[in-house]
Amino acid sequence: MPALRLVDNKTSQTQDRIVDVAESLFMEHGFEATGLRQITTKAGVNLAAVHYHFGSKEELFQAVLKRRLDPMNQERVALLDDLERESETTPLSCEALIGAMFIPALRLARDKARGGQNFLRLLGRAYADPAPFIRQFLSQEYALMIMRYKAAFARALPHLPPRELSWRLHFLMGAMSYTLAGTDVLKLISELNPLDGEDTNLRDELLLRRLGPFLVAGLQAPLVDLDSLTVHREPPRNPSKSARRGCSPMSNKGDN
Amino acid sequence: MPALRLVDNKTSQTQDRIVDVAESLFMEHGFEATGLRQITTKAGVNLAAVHYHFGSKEELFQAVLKRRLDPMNQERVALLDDLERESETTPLSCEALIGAMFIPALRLARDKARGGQNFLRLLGRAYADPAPFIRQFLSQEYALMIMRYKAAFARALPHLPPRELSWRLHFLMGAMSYTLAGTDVLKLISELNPLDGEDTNLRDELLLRRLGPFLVAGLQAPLVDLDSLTVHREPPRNPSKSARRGCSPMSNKGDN
DNA sequence: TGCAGATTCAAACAAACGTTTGAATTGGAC
DNA sequence: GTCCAATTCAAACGTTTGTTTGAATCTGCA
Repeated sequence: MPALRLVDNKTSQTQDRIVDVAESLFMEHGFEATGLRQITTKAGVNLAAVHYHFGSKEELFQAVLKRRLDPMNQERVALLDDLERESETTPLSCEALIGAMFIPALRLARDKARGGQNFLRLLGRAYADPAPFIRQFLSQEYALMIMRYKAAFARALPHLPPRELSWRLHFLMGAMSYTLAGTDVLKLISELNPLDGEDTNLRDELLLRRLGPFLVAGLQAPLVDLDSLTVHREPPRNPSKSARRGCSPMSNKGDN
Repeated sequence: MPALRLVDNKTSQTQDRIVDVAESLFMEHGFEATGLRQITTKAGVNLAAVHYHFGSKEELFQAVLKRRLDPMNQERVALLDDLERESETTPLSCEALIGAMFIPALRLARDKARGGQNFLRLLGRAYADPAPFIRQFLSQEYALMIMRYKAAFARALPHLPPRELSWRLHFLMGAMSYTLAGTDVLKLISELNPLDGEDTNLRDELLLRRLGPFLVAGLQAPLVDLDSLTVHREPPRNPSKSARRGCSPMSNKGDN
C-alpha cells in the first residue's frame, strides 16, 4: 500500500488533470452521479490513480472544492484586514463590507475561462447537499471568514440585536450565493443582457451595483416590533384575509 | 405491458407509500444517490411497483415534487387573485405581495409533521441540479406563478426599469428559497431560537417579520446610476484600494 | 548499472444500479 | 363460480459502481 502524497514539491500532472476534469464533471452531474471512470477516462489517467493520489472519491471532491475555496476566502479576509487597518477609528460601511465579500467571488467566477463559473455552480450544489462529509467540510471551510465578517457587520450596524443581524446576514448569503451560482431556474432575468459576452469586468461591476444597494437597503431596514405579534392557530375561512393578515404585520415600529 | 395509471378514482396505497418514502430518501441522499431498492424496501412494496405506477425513476421524482409544488403555487396565485380583486384601484404593496408568496411556502413547510420541511430542502437541492429534466420541469412548474407576481411587483414598483426589477426579484427569490430550504451551512443563525419546538405558527410569523422588511427594503432601494461606472482591466497593486473601489460605486444617484 | 521509491497499469472484486419479464395474485362485475 | 383487468411478485437482465490488488513501469540517486 503506497503512501499518500509523499512528494509534494512538484505537484504531479496527473493530480491536476484529475481535479480539473472532476470539477467540470461534478458540476455537470453532481457528486453522486459522476463516476470515477468518467473522470479518469476523460482525464486520460488510470482508474486507480484517484485512490492513489486522493484516497477516495469523497476526498477528491473535497480537494476540488478546497483548491478554489481556500484562496477565495483568504482573499476575503485579507480585504477585510486592509479595510479595518485603513479606517481604525470610523466603523466600516455596509457597502465596503459587501464589496469585500463579493469581489473575490466574482474574481473567482471570472477566473480560468469558464472553469470559475462552473465552480460556483458546483459550490451552489454543495450548499444544498445534506451529506455529512460535505456539510462538515464546508462549515469548517467558511468558519473563519464568516466569524470575521459577522463581527465587522455587527460594528457597522450597532443598532441591530445580534439575532436580527444573524438573520439578515442569512438572507444576504442567500441572495449572494443564489446569484453567484447563477442557476436561475425561474428564468427571472430571461431578458438577456446586451452586454453578454462583452467585458466581464464591466458585467461584474454592473452586477455588484445591482446587488449591493439591494443588500445594503435590506441590512439597514428598520427594525420591526416582534413583541406585538398575535398568533392564530388556524387561518380564517377566507384565504384573502389570511393573506392580508400575513403581510400587514411587517409594518415597522420605528424609523431605525 | 400494463397501462400506466388507468385507475385514478381511488389512488392506490402503494403509490402513496412510494411517494412518501421517496420524498424523504430523495431529500436525504439526493436523486442520483437514492436507489429504487432503498425506496421500495422501506416502503414495503415490490421493486417493480415503481415502474408500474410511475414509469421510471425520473417520473417518480417529478411526482414527488409535483404533489406539493402544484398546490403551493396554486395557493400563491389564488392569494394574489384575492389581493388584486379587493384593491382594484390602488396598487398592491410589496409587503402584501411578499406575504402572499411566502405564506403558502411556510404553510407547506409546516404541513405533514416533518415532511414539509424535508420537502423544501429537497426543493432546494432540485434548484441547484443542472439535470435537464429537473430544470425543465421546475421552470414550467413555476412559470405561471412567476409571471403573475412579476407583473404585480412591476405595478407595485412602477419606477423600477424592467431589468432592474428582474434582478431584484432574482435576489428576493435567492434569499427566500435559501431561507425556506433552511440548510444554513455557514451556521449563521447558530444561536438557537428559544422558541424552537414551540408554536410553529408563531415561529413562522417571526420569520416573516424578519424576512419581510429585509426584502421590502431591498426592493425599494434607491436606483443606482449605471452609466457612471468606470471599468479597470486589472486591479491596482494595492488590494485594499481594489476593495474600496469595489464598494464605493454602490453610492446611489437619487433618492428614489 | 543497479537499487529504491514513486507512480502507473490492467484486471478483478463484490455490490448496487435502473429496468424488464412473465407468472402469480387480487378484486369486482356478470 | 367465472372471467377480465389491475396489481403484485420473484427473478433475472446487462451495466455500472467505488475500491483493491499485485505486477509493471518510470524516475532519480548512488
